[in-house]
Formats: sequence, C-alpha cells, structure tokens
Amino acid sequence: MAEIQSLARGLKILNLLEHSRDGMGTTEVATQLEIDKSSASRLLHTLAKYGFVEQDQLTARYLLGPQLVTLGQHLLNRITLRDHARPYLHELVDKTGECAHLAILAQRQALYIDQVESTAALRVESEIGTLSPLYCTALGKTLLTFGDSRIPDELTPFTHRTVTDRSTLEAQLAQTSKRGYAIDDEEYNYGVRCVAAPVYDHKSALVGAIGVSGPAGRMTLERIDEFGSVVTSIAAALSARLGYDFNLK
Amino acid sequence: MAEIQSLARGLKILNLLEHSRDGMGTTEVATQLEIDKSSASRLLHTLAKYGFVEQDQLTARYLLGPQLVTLGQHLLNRITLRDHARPYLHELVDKTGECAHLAILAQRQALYIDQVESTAALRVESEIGTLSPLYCTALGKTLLTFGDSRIPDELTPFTHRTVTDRSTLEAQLAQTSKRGYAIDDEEYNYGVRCVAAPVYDHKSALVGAIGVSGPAGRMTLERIDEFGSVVTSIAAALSARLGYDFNLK
DNA sequence: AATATAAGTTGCATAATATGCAACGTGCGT
DNA sequence: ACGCACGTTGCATATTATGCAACTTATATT
Repeated sequence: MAEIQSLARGLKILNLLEHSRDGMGTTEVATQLEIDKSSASRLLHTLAKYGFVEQDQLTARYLLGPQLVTLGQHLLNRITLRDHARPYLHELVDKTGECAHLAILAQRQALYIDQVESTAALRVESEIGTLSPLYCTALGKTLLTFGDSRIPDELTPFTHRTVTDRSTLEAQLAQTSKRGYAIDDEEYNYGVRCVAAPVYDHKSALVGAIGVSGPAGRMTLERIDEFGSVVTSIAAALSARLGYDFNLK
Repeated sequence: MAEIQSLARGLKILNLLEHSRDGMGTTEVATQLEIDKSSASRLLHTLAKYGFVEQDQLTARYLLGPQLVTLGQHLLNRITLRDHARPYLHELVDKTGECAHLAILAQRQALYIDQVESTAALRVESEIGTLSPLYCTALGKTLLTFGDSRIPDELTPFTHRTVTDRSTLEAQLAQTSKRGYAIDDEEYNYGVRCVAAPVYDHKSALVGAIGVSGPAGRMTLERIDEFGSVVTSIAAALSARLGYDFNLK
C-alpha cells in the first residue's frame, strides 16, 4: 500500500531528531529529507502543535517533544511482562554480576524494554527503548530461534565476528535451539559477550527473552556456558511465573 | 499557520490509541476522527510502516508501536535533570514517607519525568510521562508561580475543591511565591494532597519542580506545612547541586 | 554601524496527493 | 449456509500539500 507522503515525512522528522544532539533547524531538516524549506516549516509546526516536537526557547531549534514521553511511557506501562520479569533480572545480576536485559520482538527487531545494571565498574549504558538486530545479539538470536524464525535478508556486519553467512547462522540457531540459550560472542559490539534464553507464557508461546551481557574479559568462554544454564533456569522460572491470564499487550 | 491535515490526522490517531485499552480497529478510528474508513486505513498503514503503530497478531487491532518507546526513552535520557534529582527524591521519601515526584514545564502543562514511590501501602500509581494541568496541582502551581506565570484561560474543575476563580488563584500564587512552596488540597484528585517547591539552575532560572503527594488522611494540614519546609530545603539543595554547565535539554 | 548572509515564514499558482465513494474481499457470528 | 461488519483497493475528483519566489528577521562580517 502506498504511504501517505506528508504523514510519512512527519514521522521521518521525528526519527531524524532522535539522532541529533541539540535539535535541528527548519533548513537542516529540509536538506536531510530533500524537501523544500517551506514544507519542512509547515510539517514542524504541525508536529509542534500536537506536542511531538518542541522548539527550544533560546536556539529556536526543534527537539523531540513531551508527547513522545507520554506515549512511550504509556506503552511501557502496558507491557506487564516487565513487572513480572523485574525480580528475575535482579536474580540474574546477583548470580552473574553482569547487566541483565529483557527484550521483546517488535518490528522484526529486539526491543529492549528493561534492564538491571550490575554494580561492576565496567557496564553497558542504558539500552531501554533500543531496537537491535536479531541475527547478531544474544537476545535477538533467542527471539529468532524460538519466535520469529525468519532470518533477515541482509546480514550487515557490525564487527568482524558478526555472522554474515546464512548457513553458518542457521547452524548457530539450530545449536541455540538444542542447547536452550543463545550466545553473542562480540558479534554486535567489540568486547561485549552476551547470553540469553527465551521466556514463554502458559501456552508455550514466546513472549520475550532475558539475558546478561558483559565485557569479554570477564565473560570468558567457560563462564559463558556456566551462565548459559543460569540464564536458562531463571528464564524457565520466569516462564513458570507468568500466570495463565498473562497478556503481553 | 495552517496545520498539515494528513500529518495532524496521523498524530491524532496516536493520541486516540493511547486511551484505548486493547487497541482500535480501522473503522473505530475512522468514526472517532470523523474521516472515511479508507483514509484511516491508509494512515494506519503508514504509521505501522514506521513503527509508530503495531498490529496485534491475533485481533488485527492497532496498538501504539515500539518506535514511541524508543523516541520517548531517548528523550528522557537527554533530560539530565532527572539523574541529578534522583537522590533528592529518595531523600524526600525518606523524610516524609510519601511519594516524591519531579516535573518540568512542557506544552504549558506539568510533565512528570520521575517518581520515587514510598513503601506505604497507599500510594499513587506511576505518573511518569503524564501531563497535568498547572493550576490545580502542587507541582503545576509551582511551575506556574516561578516559571510560566500565564494562567490558562480555562480553569476546568476536577474536584469540588479545584479553584476555578481567577482572582482566588492569583492570590494563591502570590502566597505560593511568598512562602516558597505550593499546595494542592484535593484540587485535582479526591483524597490526595500535595506539596511542591521550585528547582532552579545556576542562573536562577526555573528548571522544574519537586514535591510529595499522599492521602489526605496522612497529609494533614499541620503536616503539610511541616512538609513544605522539607520540600523547600531539599529543592534548594538540588538547585545548589545543579552545576553551572547544567543544561535541561 | 552598515552591509552581507543565512534562516525562517508567508502568498500563491500548480500539480501532485489525499480523500471519499463505491465495490470487493474476508472472516465472524447466527 | 447466510448475512453482516470490518478492512482493503480502484478510481475520479478536488482538496491539499508542495515548491518557487518574495519577504522578514536574525546573525555574522567588514
């Protein structure tokens, strides 16, 4: 179906603003989207009118607006999986000493919806709200193996360890399926290894994945396997905890 | 400036979906916005294409999408005030035993950007991301008195205690200004009283407000005044803490 | 201070685009 | 099996968004 141009342009502006450090001006937006200044101006005004974009009082540059916080938070509150998973994430941190994450499938990507940080000095920064690829992260591979199962067409490399060969990846997923947990061996970020396992509801339908990640220095290959069983058992416990009236949405 | 219709319609759909419990169908959206089914269908498809809306696999109804979490969270992370304020919110909870909140001005409303819950049994639920009116909440009155200062045209009552008379409100704000903290005496929610005080940056410009709220049963009028000085002093401590290179955005 | 330069907004004619209508397809409930 | 409601698609129309150009405002340069 053909997309509605002006709406699409408005949404593209929001995505643009996400990646700008201190907001953008009308002309800048117009250049990036390859549209006229006047169009950009009018789109921005409409976005501002509804609170999706806000103009900095001083610089007059446009920033993301409060309405996005409102809607985003609202959506997060709906996802009750988060509440259920919280104590299990803490348990993961306690047992491994590394950061624990919770992700769900969204847009054929892994959406990080919660995180519990380790107290260790070296740790990953806040990832909540981030979308990550399915084929090169532990949480993603978990969702791919036990959920979506459709391998993306493009396997873009992020590090030299990223698996870009389809059959190699398929073999990895088969192994993941057999073993019950997925591994990311510096395939997405240099120096970061991750382990993740699937979370199911009462109907054995996949609802998400939990896992831990940490610096390769601490996450040695022996410890990874050890962590694998920890993550798997905690994921199983969480799955069991998810009552029969649990609903993801 | 005239708003761009199709973009505005798309944004209105997002706002609609926020208030629906289990998503909405194409026809329902069309009815609410008083547009044709076909238009609604096409708008929804465009929103879905960019991840702002998601279709439930089972019911085929549209829900808010992950992109909103991404953008909303991204924006929250930018607001460094939150990080600075956290410990002070905890201190507030410790000293009062009630829930503590942090809000900033956005769209001429109070945007709740953080919260620390009390351990008491009775407590308000998560408000983060919520927009509240300025004229009938303690945080709002604080922002109104020390920040925006423009009283809204419409003073809609929420309870029988809501101040709907302009001059009465002006008198309250004058009192707030003199005393240094604002009070909400069941003016927004029945049975809930709040106290709040302003937070400034190094240039003495208002950046936000912090406060506590609790059930009227515990928040007696004597305690309110006692809490007033607690909140004011903690707000002052936070203001002092905000380094000179602090920036809200 | 005066001018030059860039950014942003508005008017307007054009054409592209979104719109509503109607018809079609699909799934659900009776 | 039938009817009904919901969702999607084709199409003609005209509304709506668009780009251009002119104008205004703010900023930097000499």
